[in-house]
Amino acid sequence: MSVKVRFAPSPTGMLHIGNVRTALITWLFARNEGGSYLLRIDDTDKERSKKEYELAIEDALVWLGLDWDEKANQSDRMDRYRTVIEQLKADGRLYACYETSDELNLKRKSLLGRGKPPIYDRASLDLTDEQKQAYETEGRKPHWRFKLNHTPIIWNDRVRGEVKFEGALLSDPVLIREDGSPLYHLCSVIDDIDFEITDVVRGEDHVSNTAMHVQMFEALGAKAPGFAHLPLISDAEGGKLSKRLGSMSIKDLRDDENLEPTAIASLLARLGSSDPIEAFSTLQPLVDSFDFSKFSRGTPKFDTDELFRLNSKILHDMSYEQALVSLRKIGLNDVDETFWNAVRPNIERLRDVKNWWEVANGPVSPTIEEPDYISEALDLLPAEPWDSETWKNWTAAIKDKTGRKGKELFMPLRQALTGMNHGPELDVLLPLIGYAQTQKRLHKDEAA
RNA sequence: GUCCCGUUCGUCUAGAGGCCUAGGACACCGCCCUUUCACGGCGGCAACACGGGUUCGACUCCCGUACGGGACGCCA
Repeated sequence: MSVKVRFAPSPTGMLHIGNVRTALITWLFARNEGGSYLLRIDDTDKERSKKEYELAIEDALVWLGLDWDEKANQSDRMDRYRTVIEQLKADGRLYACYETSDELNLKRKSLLGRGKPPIYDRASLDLTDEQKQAYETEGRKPHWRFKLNHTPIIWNDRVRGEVKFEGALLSDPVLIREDGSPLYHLCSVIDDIDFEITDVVRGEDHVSNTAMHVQMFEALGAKAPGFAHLPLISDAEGGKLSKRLGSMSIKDLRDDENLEPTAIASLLARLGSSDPIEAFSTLQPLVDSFDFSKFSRGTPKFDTDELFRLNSKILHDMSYEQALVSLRKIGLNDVDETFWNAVRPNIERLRDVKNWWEVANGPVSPTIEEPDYISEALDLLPAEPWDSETWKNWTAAIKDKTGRKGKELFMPLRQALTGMNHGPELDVLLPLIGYAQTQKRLHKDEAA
C-alpha cells in the first residue's frame, strides 16, 4: 500500500521553524515513498483560527516547494464529527463530566501538591442520572471525556522504536467541549481514518497523545496508522526553541532575512540525522536520501549561523537562470549574467547584489588612505575602451612605477574604487564601474 | 512533583562487547591557489557527562547520580 501522510497545522499564527521542519520531513517521507501529502487545516478552534493565517501557511509551503496533493479543512467536517460522537456515546466510550475549568485546575494543583501526577480522577464516571440531572437544572452543561482502557499501549515508532504507554497513567481526554464543539484529538483521529492516512509524522510533544489516539482508533473500529515522532529542536544555546526562534516565523526568514527556501530546507531536512548537512539548491537530493532511520532521538540544536552559511553557499553556486526571477523580484532588472557571475561569490543574501550594483554604478564613498599612491595610479589609468584585460594592464603599470606588489598594490585600489576591503574580482568589476566613475573615485577630494 | 526520552569533537552525528590509538560532515586553525579580500583546493586541532557494577575485555550491557528535552489543558 502506498504511503499517505498529512501535515496538519492550526491556522493560529505564522508557521515557525519547528512547524516547517515537520511539514518538510513529512513531505520528504511522502515523496521518497512515492506517496501522497494531505494539507489538513486544523481549524476547530474558532476563537484562534484565522483565514489569513491559513493563506500565509499555504503561501509559505509553496515558497518552500512543498506541494500537496489534497487539502481539507476540519471546519468543513463538523457534521461528520457529530455523527462519530453519537456513535461513541452509544458505545459508552464517552462520558459526561460536569466539573468547571476552575474545579479541574484545583484538582490538578492538589494532586501535584501531593507529589502525584495530575491525572483526571474520573469522578464524573460515577455520577448517577439524578446527579447529572441536578447539574443540568443548575444550568451546567457537560463536556465529554473518552474513557481509556487501562491497558498497556504499544506501537512501533519509525523514529523511537517500540514505544510503551500505560493507559492508567493517562487522563481520559476531553473530546467535546461544554459548548458541544469537538476537540483536536477527536477530529484528528477521525480525519486520519477518513482520509486513509497511513503514517502520522509529528513532533515528540505528541507521543502521549498518540497513546490516547491509538485507543481511539480502536474504539472507532479502525487500524491505527504508523507513527513517527521526531525529537523537537532547540536553539543554539540548547534552551527551548521558543526564546527567539519560536517567534522566528518563516515569513521573517523569507522577508527580513532574505533567505533562500532551499537553505532552510537543507538544514531542517538533515538536522538531527546522520546525513551531513549540505547546501542543496533543490529538494530532490533531500527526497532521495530521506530515511527515518537516520534520525536520532536526541534534541538537536538549531543554529541560525548555519542557516546563513548554507544560504551563502547556495547563492555562490546559483546559476544566472536560477537567480533571475528573484533578482527581478527585488527590482534588479538590469543585472546581467556577467554581473551576476562577478558578484555571486561575494554575497550572503540575494539582496546583497544591490550593494554591488551600487558599487558598480555609483555613487560610493571611496576610502583613500594613501592619496599619493592613488594619485599615481590615476595618472596611469588606461584610456577607454576597457575590457577584462584593463585591470591587469593597469595594475602592471602601477607595479612597474611604484614597485609595490601584493596586498600593498591592490588593497588601496580596491578601497578607493569600492569603499570596501573585500569584494568581487576587480578585473571583472573595473569595466563595470567604467572609466568615468573610476576617475572620479580616485580623486580623493570628490566623493563620487 | 510523576512519567517518558536523551547525553560521543564547538555543532550534527557514525559506533549495536574486542574492527576504536573512536570515523565523517560543518565550524575553527594552518597551508596552497589567486600578483589583494572573498571563492576554491589540501591538511590539522578536537569528544565517549560522572560513579558503580557485569565481563578476559565496555563508547557499546545493567544500576545510580548529574544535566538537558518532552508530557501531564474544555490548545493543537
